[in-house]
Amino acid sequence: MVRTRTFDPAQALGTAVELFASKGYSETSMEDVVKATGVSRYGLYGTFGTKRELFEQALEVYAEGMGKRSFQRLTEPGARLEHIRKIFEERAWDMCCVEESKGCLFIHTVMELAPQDDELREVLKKFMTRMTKAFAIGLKSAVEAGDVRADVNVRATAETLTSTMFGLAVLGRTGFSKAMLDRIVDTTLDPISA
Amino acid sequence: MVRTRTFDPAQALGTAVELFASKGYSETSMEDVVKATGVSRYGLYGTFGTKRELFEQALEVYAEGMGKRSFQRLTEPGARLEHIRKIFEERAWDMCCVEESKGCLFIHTVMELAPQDDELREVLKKFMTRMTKAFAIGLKSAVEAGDVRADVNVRATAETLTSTMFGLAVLGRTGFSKAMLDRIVDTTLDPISA
DNA sequence: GCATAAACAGAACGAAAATTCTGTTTTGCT
DNA sequence: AGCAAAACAGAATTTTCGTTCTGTTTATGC
Repeated sequence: MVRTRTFDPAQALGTAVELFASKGYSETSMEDVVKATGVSRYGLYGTFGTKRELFEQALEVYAEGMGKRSFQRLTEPGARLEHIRKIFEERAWDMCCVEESKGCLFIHTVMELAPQDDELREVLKKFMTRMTKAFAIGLKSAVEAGDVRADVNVRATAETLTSTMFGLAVLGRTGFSKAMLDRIVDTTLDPISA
Repeated sequence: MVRTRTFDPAQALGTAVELFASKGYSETSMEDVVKATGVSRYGLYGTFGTKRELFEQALEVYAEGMGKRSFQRLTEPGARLEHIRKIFEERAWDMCCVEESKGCLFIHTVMELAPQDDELREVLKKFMTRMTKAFAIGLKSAVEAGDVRADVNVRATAETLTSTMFGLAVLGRTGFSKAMLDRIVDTTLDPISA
């Protein structure tokens, strides 16, 4: 190696994640990525491959970050209803109040690419299943802690919570108020709380 | 007028609606529309204007059709919980089992175009608000009929139902089973039923 | 039946964007 | 210091797609 890279791949990928999450695959051009990251086409293609490959890596990072930030706590011992609620409060915030972003990369991907792309659809399915599993584990803990009614159908409720994550994202991007999203969160969680 | 049109504009527009609902704006090319409708570029541009204008008309037709097919009954006297449930059952079916479609034009539009396009976002907001209003009216009728618990927060519940409509669409397009979507519908409606 | 204006089919044009290429710059190693 | 390989910036290429243009066909009114 002779000349050293002048950018941090992880940081550039992070910027790409933001772009894709905000605008989706098609609406984000490589030119956009070049501008936003400050990395040259050469660096981008050399480091990440094609746009499609860059996107796949971005999706992975996005899912990873979401898992770490929001869902990890649910799978650890002693998870409570408040941890579930916190996920939705953050989600409502992200989808409503964060200017120049408020997008869900899962939804973008599923709408743009999933039908034509079996592999990508399976990846998304895996991520969403993981999300649902985390909700289920968290719900179980919360039942044991006495936060959540013991008679809830854990599996079906976890699936419903996953569905709500996407509903919030769509409504937030449409421009509905945080207050409305908060009401939805309450209406979703109230019936299951003990 | 000398030579007569050889296609039915309403029918062509209907086909365009299906295309856009399935693949969204960007992923649907005018070439696709030409092929699917059998109408020439000349006819398309002459009748509907630009792609963007065609899309706006398609969105209008889509919303109109959805209102007529699903939501009209809710706003008429004597609406019951079963009418609400029927909307979700049809939604689950549409988003799961209809090959070569299973897309929601609202979600496509909101993800692709809403952030950059204030006018379109307001149109979407109007449609979704109308949807929520229909749910609210239906819920009120159902409360009076004794189908729905009298202590539900009608407004917040209507908003939650709207959110669920989108959640189902996202999960259906990801490839999850009809059984799962049905469980979500049940989990959403059971707590409000009297 | 014929002239004509409108509809048609598809070629042509222009713009946007993904990808590659080219000439230049940089930096680790000798 | 100087060489070489890698990174860089941006021009060039290719493809795709929206839109327009052109020559052809067709149906209506006289």
